[in-house]
Amino acid sequence: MAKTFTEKVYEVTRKIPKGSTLTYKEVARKAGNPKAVRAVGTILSKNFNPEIPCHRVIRSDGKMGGYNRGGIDVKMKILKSEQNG
DNA sequence: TAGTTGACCGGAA
DNA sequence: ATTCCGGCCAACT
Repeated sequence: MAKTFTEKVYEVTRKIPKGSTLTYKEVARKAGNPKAVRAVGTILSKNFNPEIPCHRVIRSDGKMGGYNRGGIDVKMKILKSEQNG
Protein backbone atom coordinates (compact mmCIF):
# COMPACT_ATOMS: atom_id res chain seq x y z
CA MET A 1 0.00 0.00 0.00
CA ALA A 2 2.64 2.50 1.02
CA LYS A 3 0.27 5.44 1.14
CA THR A 4 1.95 8.73 1.58
CA PHE A 5 1.90 10.50 4.90
CA THR A 6 -0.30 13.20 3.41
CA GLU A 7 -2.92 10.66 2.31
CA LYS A 8 -3.00 9.08 5.75
CA VAL A 9 -3.39 12.45 7.40
CA TYR A 10 -6.40 13.17 5.23
CA GLU A 11 -7.98 9.80 6.04
CA VAL A 12 -7.39 10.05 9.77
CA THR A 13 -8.77 13.57 9.86
CA ARG A 14 -11.75 12.49 7.79
CA LYS A 15 -12.48 9.63 10.21
CA ILE A 16 -12.70 11.84 13.26
CA PRO A 17 -16.16 11.25 14.81
CA LYS A 18 -18.48 14.19 15.24
CA GLY A 19 -18.28 15.88 18.60
CA SER A 20 -14.73 14.62 19.06
CA THR A 21 -11.41 16.33 18.58
CA LEU A 22 -7.90 15.07 17.91
CA THR A 23 -4.61 16.81 18.49
CA TYR A 24 -2.09 17.29 15.70
CA LYS A 25 0.16 14.88 17.54
CA GLU A 26 -2.54 12.20 17.61
CA VAL A 27 -3.23 12.65 13.92
CA ALA A 28 0.46 12.46 13.13
CA ARG A 29 0.69 9.33 15.30
CA LYS A 30 -2.20 7.61 13.53
CA ALA A 31 -0.82 8.73 10.20
CA GLY A 32 2.38 6.85 10.98
CA ASN A 33 4.74 9.69 11.89
CA PRO A 34 4.27 10.87 15.47
CA LYS A 35 7.07 13.36 14.90
CA ALA A 36 5.58 14.92 11.82
CA VAL A 37 3.19 17.16 13.71
CA ARG A 38 4.66 20.14 11.85
CA ALA A 39 3.90 18.44 8.57
CA VAL A 40 0.31 17.75 9.65
CA GLY A 41 -0.17 21.47 10.15
CA THR A 42 1.36 22.19 6.75
CA ILE A 43 -0.78 19.53 5.07
CA LEU A 44 -4.08 20.52 6.67
CA SER A 45 -3.33 24.17 6.01
CA LYS A 46 -3.19 23.33 2.29
CA ASN A 47 -6.29 21.20 2.52
CA PHE A 48 -9.38 22.96 1.17
CA ASN A 49 -11.57 19.86 1.06
CA PRO A 50 -14.94 20.23 2.89
CA GLU A 51 -15.05 16.42 3.28
CA ILE A 52 -12.20 16.73 5.75
CA PRO A 53 -13.26 18.15 9.14
CA CYS A 54 -9.92 19.78 9.77
CA HIS A 55 -11.68 21.89 12.39
CA ARG A 56 -11.73 18.81 14.68
CA VAL A 57 -7.96 18.94 14.83
CA ILE A 58 -6.59 21.14 17.58
CA ARG A 59 -3.32 21.71 19.39
CA SER A 60 -2.15 19.57 22.29
CA ASP A 61 -2.74 22.53 24.59
CA GLY A 62 -6.45 22.31 23.90
CA LYS A 63 -6.23 25.54 21.93
CA MET A 64 -6.58 25.85 18.18
CA GLY A 65 -4.10 26.35 15.44
CA GLY A 66 -5.90 27.94 12.54
CA TYR A 67 -8.56 27.42 9.94
CA ASN A 68 -8.50 27.85 6.17
CA ARG A 69 -12.29 27.96 5.89
CA GLY A 70 -13.28 30.95 7.98
CA GLY A 71 -10.80 31.43 10.80
CA ILE A 72 -10.35 30.58 14.46
CA ASP A 73 -13.67 32.21 15.26
CA VAL A 74 -15.58 29.86 12.95
CA LYS A 75 -13.57 26.83 14.04
CA MET A 76 -14.43 27.44 17.67
CA LYS A 77 -18.10 27.89 16.89
CA ILE A 78 -18.22 24.68 14.86
CA LEU A 79 -16.65 22.66 17.66
CA LYS A 80 -19.02 24.09 20.26
CA SER A 81 -21.93 23.44 17.92
CA GLU A 82 -20.89 19.81 17.43
CA GLN A 83 -20.16 19.16 21.08
CA ASN A 84 -23.05 20.88 22.80
CA GLY A 85 -25.56 21.30 20.05
C1' DT B 1 18.99 20.28 -5.43
C1' DA B 2 19.11 23.39 -1.65
C1' DG B 3 16.95 26.70 1.39
C1' DT B 4 12.88 28.71 3.70
C1' DT B 5 8.35 28.35 5.72
C1' DG B 6 4.53 26.79 8.91
C1' DA B 7 -2.72 25.41 11.44
C1' DC B 8 3.34 22.01 16.16
C1' DC B 9 5.53 20.01 20.63
C1' DG B 10 8.24 19.89 24.66
C1' DG B 11 11.42 21.87 27.70
C1' DA B 12 13.66 25.91 29.91
C1' DA B 13 13.89 30.80 31.77
C1' DA C 1 1.21 32.06 33.17
C1' DT C 2 4.11 33.86 29.24
C1' DT C 3 8.14 33.95 26.27
C1' DC C 4 12.12 31.80 23.90
C1' DC C 5 14.70 27.90 21.73
C1' DG C 6 15.69 23.44 19.29
C1' DG C 7 13.78 19.57 16.72
C1' DC C 8 11.07 17.19 13.36
C1' DC C 9 8.48 16.72 8.78
C1' DA C 10 6.14 18.00 4.28
C1' DA C 11 5.22 21.74 1.01
C1' DC C 12 6.78 25.71 -1.40
C1' DT C 13 10.22 28.81 -3.85
